[in-house]
Amino acid sequence: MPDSFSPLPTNALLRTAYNAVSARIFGGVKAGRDFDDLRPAHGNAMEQLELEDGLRLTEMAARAGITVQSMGELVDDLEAKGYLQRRPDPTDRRAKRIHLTKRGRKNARTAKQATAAVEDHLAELLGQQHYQQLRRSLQQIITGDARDDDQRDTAA
Amino acid sequence: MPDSFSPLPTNALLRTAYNAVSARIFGGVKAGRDFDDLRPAHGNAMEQLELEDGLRLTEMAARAGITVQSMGELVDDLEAKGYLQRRPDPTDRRAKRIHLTKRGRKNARTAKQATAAVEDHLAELLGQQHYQQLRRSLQQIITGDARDDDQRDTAA
DNA sequence: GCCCGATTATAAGGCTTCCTGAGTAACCTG
DNA sequence: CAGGTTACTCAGGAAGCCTTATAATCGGGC
Repeated sequence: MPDSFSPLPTNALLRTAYNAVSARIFGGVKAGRDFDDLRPAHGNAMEQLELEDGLRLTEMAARAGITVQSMGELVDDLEAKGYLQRRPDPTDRRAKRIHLTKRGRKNARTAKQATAAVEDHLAELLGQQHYQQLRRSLQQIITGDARDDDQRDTAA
Repeated sequence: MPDSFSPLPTNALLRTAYNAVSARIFGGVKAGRDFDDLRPAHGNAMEQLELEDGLRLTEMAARAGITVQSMGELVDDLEAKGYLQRRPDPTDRRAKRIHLTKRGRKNARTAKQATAAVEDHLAELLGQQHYQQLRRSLQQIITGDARDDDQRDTAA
């Protein structure tokens, strides 16, 4: 591992950190062997429904930032595996609402716990203050905004 | 974009931030239209050679954290496009050393500049202090280590 | 000097995750 | 009801990685 080498671009740090954190969460979910048939991408779909059950495909895709078709595949798969179920939307016959099954809810709970555990781990690893700062900085990078909690006038 | 929704897990923040930063770097590299035929993954290979020319495939794969075969594909592609060149290793007839061509060196310079520009951008966006802290935190997450710059004797 | 396991690279094929393009049914507005 | 929009599905493909298998070479032990 060439660490001494040259400072890795922040880019690379972000990716590696993401991989590390993801692997930890994913590992946590699969630890019980109950959800061996899930792959990381499925989380994209499950995450949505953890927060709000009965979403539509379009909505889920939009939230996850992937195409409707891609989300459709994930949902196909998860439906086949018994994690969720498509049900017709009573108010719009074009649409289907996607609901967690019993197994899906169980998984959602597990995932939520795993995620929470990792957040705790991070907070402990970095310390509360740095943990919160990390989250703020990431958000700033994402929005591209100088979000000015306290500093505003550094830009030329 | 459901941002108001519920605090996104740090996980998701890392991924999105990574995508944002990558896109920015990648966009910078392609801005001149000179390197239209490169895709993000190619960076995995080019990055290595920017730092050290004449590496072996095995070495590059190990550094990038991907398999030799995957790296082989990238190198195939980059060689076909004239960015680099395989040359026999004089000291080991099994091995080949991978060298940047003129075009490759030009691209490497551009990439380096683009990366540096993005680092500057981040430092400005976040402020020097938060930028540095972000990098430290990410490194800590990667190593999984409580790297304690200031506190050292917590371990039993 | 020769054999055998380890190393270097390549070939062939597969899987995952995402995409674009095209189609059908249902909705909504005028 | 006509015409455009929206929700989903089907078909096909590309990127990026993987595993397995093969061939050449290396290097240490006998």
